[in-house]
Amino acid sequence: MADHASRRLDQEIERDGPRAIYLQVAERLSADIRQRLVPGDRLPPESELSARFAVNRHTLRHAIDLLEVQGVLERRRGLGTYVLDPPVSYPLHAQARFSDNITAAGRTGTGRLLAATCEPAPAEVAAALKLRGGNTVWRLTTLREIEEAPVSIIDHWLPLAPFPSLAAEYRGGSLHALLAARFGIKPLRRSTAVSAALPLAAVARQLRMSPGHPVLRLRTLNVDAATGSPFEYAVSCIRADRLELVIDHDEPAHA
Amino acid sequence: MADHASRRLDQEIERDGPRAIYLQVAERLSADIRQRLVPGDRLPPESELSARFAVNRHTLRHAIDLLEVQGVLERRRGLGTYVLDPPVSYPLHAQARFSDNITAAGRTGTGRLLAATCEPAPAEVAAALKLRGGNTVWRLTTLREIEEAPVSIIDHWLPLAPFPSLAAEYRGGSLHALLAARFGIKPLRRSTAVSAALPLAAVARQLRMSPGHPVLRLRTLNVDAATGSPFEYAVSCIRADRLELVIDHDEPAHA
DNA sequence: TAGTGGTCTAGACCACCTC
DNA sequence: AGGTGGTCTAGACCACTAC
Repeated sequence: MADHASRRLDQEIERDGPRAIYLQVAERLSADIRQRLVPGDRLPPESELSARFAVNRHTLRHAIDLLEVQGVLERRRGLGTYVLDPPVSYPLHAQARFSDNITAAGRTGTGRLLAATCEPAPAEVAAALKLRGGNTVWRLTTLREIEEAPVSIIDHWLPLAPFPSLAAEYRGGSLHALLAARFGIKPLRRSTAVSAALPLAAVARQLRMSPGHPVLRLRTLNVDAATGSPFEYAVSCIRADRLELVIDHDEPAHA
Repeated sequence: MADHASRRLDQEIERDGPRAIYLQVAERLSADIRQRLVPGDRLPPESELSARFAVNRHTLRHAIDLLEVQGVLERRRGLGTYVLDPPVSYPLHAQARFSDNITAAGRTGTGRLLAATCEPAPAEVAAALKLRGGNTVWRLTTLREIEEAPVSIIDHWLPLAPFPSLAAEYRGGSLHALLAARFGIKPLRRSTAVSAALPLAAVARQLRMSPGHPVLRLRTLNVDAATGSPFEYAVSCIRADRLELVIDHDEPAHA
């Protein structure tokens, strides 16, 4: 119920208080964004904001750093700082499929192939796929976007033998849909490990993230429902500010 | 296979290259830590490191910021900067229980009660627990540690009626074990939402994190296996640098 | 060219911990 | 008291985008 005058007082920054200035600025910015701005809006430039708060530009940048890591803002060099959409829910159950998830949320999702190569399987991949040492595997790198905004970049590792023509056939869209239609696979997510990680510089660039900001890192093992044998090991880097994972736990059959 | 001379060359920092100095410093520090240090070791002070790399202390700090967010290092004001343990795996299946998970990993885990109050249920809690409006619920705040290091802080929300004496009986340890022993509940994790978030200042302090660093935020709904009705809604803030979530997907019964 | 964010340096002072 | 990390300021220059 703050009137004009008292709200201004609330907004005063305490320079000798125990709370760091950049934290106070971050809170005020956060409140201002919630109250006055909508996703897509551009923030005033750093020079203007630092003048408005009467702090140094570095201090203001420190405050914006927090909101950027939090997924509230996105900086675009040369352009400005923009308010982001809230994260999209991403159900992570055994049959989860990216395209279906996004469509269900009423958004437009795309999957694009960035690279397809044959490489010797790294130890982690060989172990997960239960390969003998020295095996060569497919490595497909895909980029996924929601409404033009990149949300994840995924390395898919698949054994060569069952999918000899994979690179020739897959161009984009749902990889699992192709595997189902063309190779008769019934994909089933077996296990997922979630951690926070710093993306490689190249990955960060493709996700249009500032360097140094963490992503959710998912390591997923997919098996064929028919045979139970693993057919894909995937390492995903997900912008945690754009996607929220949702896990629905099914009670195991034996319980 | 780098000998002394060539390794030194590898380590040179390119001041006019396209890669930012702080990123190069972060990579060199990261490699040095992997090769020469073990968890618990202390890094040289910032003044010494900035001199060694011939960069400004602010630039060095920027590099350390990255490793801190990544969970490689932990800064302790007045003490120094220390190498952290790698994250502990935390299985997130329907029957997952913190204490069992940690014990299984060969670590010592503790749970401590920070606060127990009765509060009106926030909308999110009331909806999850399927309460009528205006209901008062238990709010238990617990802190969990592994080997003396705080890893998560959890707000547990429970309805009052089934657990009239809860606050009097629970002091620490496994909350779910108490609910099972004392109230006959068979806890079952129903759904979990995972997102990245910035912790409140108070939470960050209790987790001994630097302000501005993100945590994994889990919102969990637990039901009683016997009746299927929800008995607990929990909001966890987890140090993503200390715990890694692992999800084993059980095939649903109908598949 | 003008405006935006990104980086680096420099120096000062503070808060916290140990002794 | 001395050493550590934490914060703030100041000014400079660069990289990218749009026009």
